[in-house]
Amino acid sequence: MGLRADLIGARSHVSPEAGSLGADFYARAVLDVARDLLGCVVEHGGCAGVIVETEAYHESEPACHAFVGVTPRTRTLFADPGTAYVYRSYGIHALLNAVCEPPGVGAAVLIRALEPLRGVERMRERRGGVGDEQLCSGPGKLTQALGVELRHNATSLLDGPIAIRRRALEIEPVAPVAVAPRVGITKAVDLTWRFCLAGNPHVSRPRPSL
DNA sequence: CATGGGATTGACT
DNA sequence: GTCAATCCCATGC
Repeated sequence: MGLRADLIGARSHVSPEAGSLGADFYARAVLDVARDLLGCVVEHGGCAGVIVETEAYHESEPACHAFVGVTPRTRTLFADPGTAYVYRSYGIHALLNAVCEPPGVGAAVLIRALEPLRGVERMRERRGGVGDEQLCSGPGKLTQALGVELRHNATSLLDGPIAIRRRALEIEPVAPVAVAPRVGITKAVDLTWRFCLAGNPHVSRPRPSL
């Protein structure tokens, strides 16, 4: 069976996800969580996609919002593991992160791209008729496609409106993981804390070389 | 209270 | 390749 190329729509009736990820999953080192979130499914309001790109951020490095400590903006980053950190970027886009590491440690995984899985028609409506490979190929695009907004900041990914689930074992992705520097930052640019499913067409630009 | 800078995107040269 | 849009908030006076 074609498990790789024809995910869109074809598996809508297969119930492809196992249970929601627990707090213990997110409480680990943020780099491990970023890597392990690849292949998991993000769902909101009937729309869902497979995570194909992530980045890790940690309070110990200056590209992370939590580097400055606890402020009204960064408070969520220090909350319980498995909390959604949603913030506005460049005045326009809402970016979705999963808070990681033990409570009190400011760290999160930025969800940067999805392979659309369910609710694709609704995503197309929200995204204004772009091609299916552009529906969720960026952190601002995927929140627009899923209808994730700033009001979801600080909600739980364990039992809240946004869910992240593991997929069933038989359809776990087998693609190798590409590791690269993070996108769009000006500090700590040398850290290779970006993770992508290599060769997946829904990864954002710039595509990491294999 | 004023200012400046983004974990981006899409339109345009 | 360049660039503007547009909002939240950190910082400094």
